[in-house]
Amino acid sequence: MGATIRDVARLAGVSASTVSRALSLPEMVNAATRARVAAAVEQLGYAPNRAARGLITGRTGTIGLVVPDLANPFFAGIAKGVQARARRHDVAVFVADTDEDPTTESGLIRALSKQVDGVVLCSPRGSDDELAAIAQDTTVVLVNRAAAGLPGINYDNEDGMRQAVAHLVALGHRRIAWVGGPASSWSTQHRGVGLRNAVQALHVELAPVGNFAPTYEGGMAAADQVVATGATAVITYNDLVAIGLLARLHGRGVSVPGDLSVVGVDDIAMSRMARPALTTVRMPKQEAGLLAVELLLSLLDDPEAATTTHGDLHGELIVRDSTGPAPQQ
Amino acid sequence: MGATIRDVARLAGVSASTVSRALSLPEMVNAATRARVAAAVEQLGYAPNRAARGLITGRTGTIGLVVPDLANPFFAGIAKGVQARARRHDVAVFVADTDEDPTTESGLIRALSKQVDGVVLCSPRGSDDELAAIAQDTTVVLVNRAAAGLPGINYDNEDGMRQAVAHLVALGHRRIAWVGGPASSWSTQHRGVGLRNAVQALHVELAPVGNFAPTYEGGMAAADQVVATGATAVITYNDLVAIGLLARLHGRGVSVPGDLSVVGVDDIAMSRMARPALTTVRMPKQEAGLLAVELLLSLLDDPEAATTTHGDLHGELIVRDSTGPAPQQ
DNA sequence: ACACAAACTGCAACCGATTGCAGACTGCAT
DNA sequence: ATGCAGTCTGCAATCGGTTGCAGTTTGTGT
Repeated sequence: MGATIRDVARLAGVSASTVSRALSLPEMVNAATRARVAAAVEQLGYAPNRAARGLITGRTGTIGLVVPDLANPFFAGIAKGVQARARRHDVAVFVADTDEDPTTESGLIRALSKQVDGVVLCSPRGSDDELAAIAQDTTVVLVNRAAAGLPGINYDNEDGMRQAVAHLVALGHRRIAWVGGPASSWSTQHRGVGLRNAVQALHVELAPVGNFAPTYEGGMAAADQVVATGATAVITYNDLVAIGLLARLHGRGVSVPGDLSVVGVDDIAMSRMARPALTTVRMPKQEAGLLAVELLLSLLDDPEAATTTHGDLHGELIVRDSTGPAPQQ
Repeated sequence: MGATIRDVARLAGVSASTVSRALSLPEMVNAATRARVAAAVEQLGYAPNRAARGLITGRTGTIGLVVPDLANPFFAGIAKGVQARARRHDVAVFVADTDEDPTTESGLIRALSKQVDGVVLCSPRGSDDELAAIAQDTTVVLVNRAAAGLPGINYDNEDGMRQAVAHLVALGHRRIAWVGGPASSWSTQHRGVGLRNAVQALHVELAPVGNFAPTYEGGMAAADQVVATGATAVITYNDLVAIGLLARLHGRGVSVPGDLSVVGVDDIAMSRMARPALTTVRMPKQEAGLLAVELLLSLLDDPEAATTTHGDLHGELIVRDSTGPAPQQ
């Protein structure tokens, strides 16, 4: 298809080596020659073939990104962040969507890891052992998942939950329901821990209603159980669940926030469009992607000297219309 | 990082050529040899480096996907479809997000086109000429955009609009407002044409209110103008706009569908969660991605013999709660 | 005019694969 | 034993780049 370095060399009347140097080590070649090369490059619309370069240098200028579901706005946000930062570093991104399937996941990661310099793994479902095995083969950065010793970017789930609880307590709530996500999920566990710590510190009650799918339907399914707890406020695993909950509560004639306050986690675009607009703990998604890329590239540059192997991101409570004063008993 | 074909060859006690053949043309090598090679491959966890293969065969087994915004659920859906089908064909996918910026777009496409076999361009903003130029360099499949002679997958926008109008007319509406998307957008233009044809055929009135950003904010901005038209129903460029409209109408005390019926286009996940749940013309997103990959791969296989160069996707009206009988005057 | 260093540029090998061609080996008929 | 076909396997060239090393210019001092 495109022109090769030899085409450029011929047109500029120099050798391929000179073209290569003119492009990557400009100060090493005579200004006049450099100009001729530049003209030839321009005229042919030449761009080096990264794959070929990768064979020599061992760096392809390509990273991989593995996400459970691109259609999930949370992951889409992270993907966008990864994208943006990678582009700035002139690095291309392979994206793979595992469809939330752990089997697909490990296969995809293996296949991907052969053709990229490193991989960003978003909320991987695989076991710690599997992840460790992958990290043997290639450089890995985890996002939203901590696993023994592997570098990663994580959200401070405990603190986010603390903020949510503090907000509700300030509004007078004394009994707070908790709708968990998938039991196996790393962040469900951490959010649960954060909640227990927070309610204990603030001397209020926690009423967990179990584990639900991290979806709109999951929220719909949880609604009745939440009402049954008698809690005046509820915190859900994520915004999708909260929005499903809102819908079912509306159907049941439960007023939000009049009868029940609702807090989600993530702050996806949909949340401010919900009715009532959802109070939620915003988890910075693009930032996670940006940081993951920075971390990965620095590890790639010099695995030893990397100043840090972990990033920590803080959630921020966004107060909207789904929370209000606890109803008078 | 990973083992090379020579490592495998050494371990199996054969030459690199034999390993290569054992993997790609198994019947050509002796069963016993093949078994030794297979064992060595297994032991080393070897996977061929696609980039190197690409240099020889001219096929890297990689395609590119360019979308305006990954965080937009419409494009995320298409990306998922592309993903899924590509994986089935054992093809990797580079994804690039242009952030809706035409300048970024052309640069990205150029860079991408050097390292992939072909590119899927989603709703590209570039001019027909720019697209034609790109198609010179690499194999291109357009999605949601027709440009002179280039292969593509498109939605039948005219028919979708016809369905929407027919539904509203059946409900007794006689004056329908139309909130357009970006003026430069190909699909805005086609939807406009479809609408004009439909209202003419059904003898009702169309009240266009201009062009708006294809976002929640765009819908908020359009609301007052829609009300001012005196129409009893409105069709919006897409669901995001419709949902923004819904929010502002709610704020204005306009009842939907009591006072005004609202129809969107796309059917993103958010639409069934809106209040009221949004009636919309569902545009199959994953299918578009699937078809685009099939088309691209067939063009790559044999540019001449490709049985078809275009795919057509039909929208389907999903009736929910945002449309109802026209109010009695 | 001559020697010598500095600044460029080209040659050739290499990265990890694939593939046409030719050589090696096997088995079988003569 | 010899010839011959058929099956496997290895050699070597190739893809598009990069880079160590050596050769060619050029300019400067004497």
